[in-house]
Amino acid sequence: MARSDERAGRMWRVNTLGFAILGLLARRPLSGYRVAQLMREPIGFFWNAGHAQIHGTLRKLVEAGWAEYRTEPGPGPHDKKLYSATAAGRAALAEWAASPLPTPQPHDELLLRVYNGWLADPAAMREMLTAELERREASLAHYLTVRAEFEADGTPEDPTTQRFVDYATVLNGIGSERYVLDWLRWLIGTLRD
Amino acid sequence: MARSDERAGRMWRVNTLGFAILGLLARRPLSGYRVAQLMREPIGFFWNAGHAQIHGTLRKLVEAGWAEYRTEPGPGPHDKKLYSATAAGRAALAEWAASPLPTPQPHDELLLRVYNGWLADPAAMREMLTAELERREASLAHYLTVRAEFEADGTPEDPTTQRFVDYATVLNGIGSERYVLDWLRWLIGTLRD
DNA sequence: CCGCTCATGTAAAACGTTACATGATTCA
DNA sequence: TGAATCATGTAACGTTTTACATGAGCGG
Repeated sequence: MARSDERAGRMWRVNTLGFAILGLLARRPLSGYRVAQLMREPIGFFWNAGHAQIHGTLRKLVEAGWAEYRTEPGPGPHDKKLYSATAAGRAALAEWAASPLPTPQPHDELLLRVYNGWLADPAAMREMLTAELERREASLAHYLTVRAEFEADGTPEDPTTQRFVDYATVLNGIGSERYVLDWLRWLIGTLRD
Repeated sequence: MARSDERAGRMWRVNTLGFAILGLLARRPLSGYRVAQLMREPIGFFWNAGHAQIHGTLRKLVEAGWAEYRTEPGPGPHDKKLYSATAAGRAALAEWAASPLPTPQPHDELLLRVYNGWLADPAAMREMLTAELERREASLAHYLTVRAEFEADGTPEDPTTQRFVDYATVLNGIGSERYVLDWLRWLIGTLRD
């Protein structure tokens, strides 16, 4: 699958961003602007895209028959478009979610900096790593708050609910920040003079 | 900085891939082919690129005066080129390594799958996650072997050596795989019927 | 002789970022 | 009245992937 409109001459092979957006539309109807906001805030930890890319991908999802929209008079020169996932879109998304993962192709600039850090001034390195430590401490604190809010209403247990998968991604965030923080503290410790 | 050849009309703003490659050349002279191999094997955990991209970036690094090469007769229709970093290239790399990190823009497909997993068949989801678990168990085992080899020769302690930064990236890999494995085991557990 | 490794390159297409462009409403 | 938020779009540029193209040397 991951293909749409078998009969048409030009087919768009739906990419990961397409599924990221479709995943938001499968939850509730959204304007392109709202999609861009959600790409920053709750989704931002594991995926992101700018509004220019989002508008284009929404258009392609509609062409593919996986999303549709209704127009509303909006502020500004253009009409507001409220997008939602079609039944075909939901089915494709469900199949994609459980399909085999491609081998990941990581791009982690922090590790690349450390790998070349033997050449750098240790004091400057310590400063950069301390800034990163603080950024991630704030990030962890945020995830812990969100987790507490979830658990106050009862720990989610049913993996076929939105609430559960949201909770699962927050737990991942906590684990991820915790291990990096430990590693950063150790690294900064080795840079003491 | 991160700019080169101030006088020329067109300047190439060196990108992260440029620094990734320069970091390899700063350690030892390499052919483009070898760079591509190293981008898979030791660097692959935190950065990667295909050979088409690498050859182009090497050319730009030379134009920028940050790398140079000497030609050797190679197999096949083209000469072999042995690239190395220039003094200017090393200086730029050292400065870049400790400069402030841009805010990361993550692209984690595993989390995106889980986020949409509430729509998917739990059994299919369990299968996908189990495959990922096995892939990462193998990866952890590999990092543990590498760490043992490092520590057999004495734990690296000087952060201005290549040996130390290599060791640091391996420790990061171990921590990273361990937390994901814990999280995956918990997640798969919630999908038992 | 077949396939693998070594070795470099080009071209086209797809993907992603940044800048430009417009304009109503709401809040200070 | 000025800034922020809501709202959509295009154009240019830069990055990344995929496919095409070539060919020597080595091991089975």
